[in-house]
Amino acid sequence: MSNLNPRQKEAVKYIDGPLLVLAGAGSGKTSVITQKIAYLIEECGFKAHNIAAVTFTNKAAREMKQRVNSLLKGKSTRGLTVSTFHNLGLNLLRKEGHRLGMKSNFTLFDQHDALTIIKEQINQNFPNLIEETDHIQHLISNWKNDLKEPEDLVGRVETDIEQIAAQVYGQYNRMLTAYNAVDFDDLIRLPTTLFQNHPKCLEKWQNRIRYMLVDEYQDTNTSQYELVKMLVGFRAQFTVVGDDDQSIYSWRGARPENLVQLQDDFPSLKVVKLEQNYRSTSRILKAANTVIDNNPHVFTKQLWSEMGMGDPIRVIRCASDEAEAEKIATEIVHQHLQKGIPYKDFAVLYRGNHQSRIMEIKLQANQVPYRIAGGTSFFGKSEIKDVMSYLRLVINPDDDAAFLRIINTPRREIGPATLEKLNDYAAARQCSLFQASTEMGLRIHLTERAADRLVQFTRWMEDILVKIQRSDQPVNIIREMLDDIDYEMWLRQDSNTPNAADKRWGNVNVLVDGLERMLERGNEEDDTELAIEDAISKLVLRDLMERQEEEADDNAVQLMTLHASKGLEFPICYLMGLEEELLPHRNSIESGDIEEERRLMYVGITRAKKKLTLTYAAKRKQFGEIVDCTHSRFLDEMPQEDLNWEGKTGEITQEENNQKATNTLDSLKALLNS
DNA sequence: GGCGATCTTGCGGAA
DNA sequence: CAAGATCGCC
Repeated sequence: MSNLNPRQKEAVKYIDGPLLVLAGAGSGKTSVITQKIAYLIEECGFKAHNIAAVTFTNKAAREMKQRVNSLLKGKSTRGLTVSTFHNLGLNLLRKEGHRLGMKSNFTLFDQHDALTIIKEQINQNFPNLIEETDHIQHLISNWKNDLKEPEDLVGRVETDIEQIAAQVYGQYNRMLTAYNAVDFDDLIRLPTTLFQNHPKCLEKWQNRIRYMLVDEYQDTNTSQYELVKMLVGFRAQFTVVGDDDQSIYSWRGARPENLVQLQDDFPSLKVVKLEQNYRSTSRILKAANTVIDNNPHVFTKQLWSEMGMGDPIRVIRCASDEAEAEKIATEIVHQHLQKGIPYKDFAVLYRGNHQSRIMEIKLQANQVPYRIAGGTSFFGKSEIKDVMSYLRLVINPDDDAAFLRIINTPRREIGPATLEKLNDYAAARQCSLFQASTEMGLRIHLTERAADRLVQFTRWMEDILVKIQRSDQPVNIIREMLDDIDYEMWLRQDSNTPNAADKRWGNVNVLVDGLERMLERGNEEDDTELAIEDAISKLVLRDLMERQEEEADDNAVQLMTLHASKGLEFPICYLMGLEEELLPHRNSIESGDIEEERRLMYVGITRAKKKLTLTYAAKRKQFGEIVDCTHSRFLDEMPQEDLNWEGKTGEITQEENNQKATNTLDSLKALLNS
């Protein structure tokens, strides 16, 4: 603990009651949490299995686990729980879900699956509102996060659309139950319901978890806070760490007010502030402080550091989005070649996932290794979605979303007309599509050909199911299954080039190999064998793939969204696309909610240790059209004496001339096309 | 009734 | 620029 400052030590040593640590960016909060876990075990007589630390991302959980292990080298950390909220919820439901009448092999729907069944629901009952599907899904998610049940809402909501959404909500939950599935929000919501209805069960878990630590507390939503409150119980032995200036998840229900709420709920709450920053230069911190000063504050704090003044912050105007990516890529190459700075010291941060594409192209062109962290890119790939659906069907044949995705992939000549009839039949019989496919009564509604093809599929699938249960090498059966359907062949036919096909088949193998390794490793928390359904659920939670990335540990430039960058740090940081409508995002400008965007800017700035470069483009291609952009207001909010603007004076550069030429060409083409 | 080609629509962030 | 919707063809 010798490397901690007095405030940090205080936070580690205080175990007499509830503690809130207000930790500014880079103030060593992870050190505090990990040291505290070590302290609890070594000095306070806590058993590792009586401690639980909860974070929001798999990455944070993994890092925390690693650091605790190295602090306690030799000593056993067996049974120590370090996990994400969602993973914790998943484990709780697997173990205790039967008390809510859940089957233990339930599957986990991602938001796309959820959208599919909500859409179907709306299509049937409110076809004129099909445009509102996204909106309704969002409302339902928010209600779940607020622990509101459909019954609480009927007649108590304001607008017509909310009224309908409340109805859809009830039906949606019934459908999830029918499919033996839960969604992400349920992973938190259902454990709270469980504990409410089964106090004995709650008591058991309260006795198991004697001390609780929560990271990024400002990101908790109502259901997460409720779960924490239940688990800590009257003993209230816990530490939460948070920073209201880094609250960037209100759109998924996060309530930074939970920081204040804590004082009301636990009057004995002790508060410790960490304001010394160990990450960035003074200039970077000054910029961050100045920007965030434009937001109102409940808790005031002023970050400072002893890392020296550092270089001025550069602001670069680029002619276009392409020029911007090009500029960043070439700068990275030069710094790497001239100063020998390793690629992994660089990070490029952006507001939206779609911005990564252009950056990727430019990095590829310059042969710069890069890695896109987090994001949904891997799981968004169609081959991964397909295989995931096969996997889900294997553990739970009633998973209609998975069924629909792969019933005709690869081609089985089962099309929309057949599926519609199948769906009608299943709805009437109140059973899953898979179940319906096996029933004789279905045959009178279908042509013989179609019925046979469905039966052939279910027979085949049931065969796989049996084999999986019997085998002690389930992954081999999975490989056999993919072989049966000639999935590799299908990918080759479906891909444009052999090269792309290789890559896609490679992705599939990464997934399957990962699953295999995960099963071999078993459950790290309690050393029990990991069931295949757990492993597959954890795949949906992205846990496994990120682990895989971590193990690669290559020397690559880091690309990620600002959201994904929270909690990380990089010596040299580029923030790109600093334009009005992008950051702050258009939707936030329209809704007048600029403060969260400002916090996002704050998070971005405070990722940088030594050098910070901010770029924006004068013109940007959007929806295939080139639009003019103005630089972000947040750039004007920064301390101008610490900024170096490049290319702000609007002389037309060579690049812009080129851009103009292509513009004219584009409009000519457009004219010709019309 | 299913398939493949063509048109069209629409980018926020994540477990 | 990709996924989804639509359309004509087999």
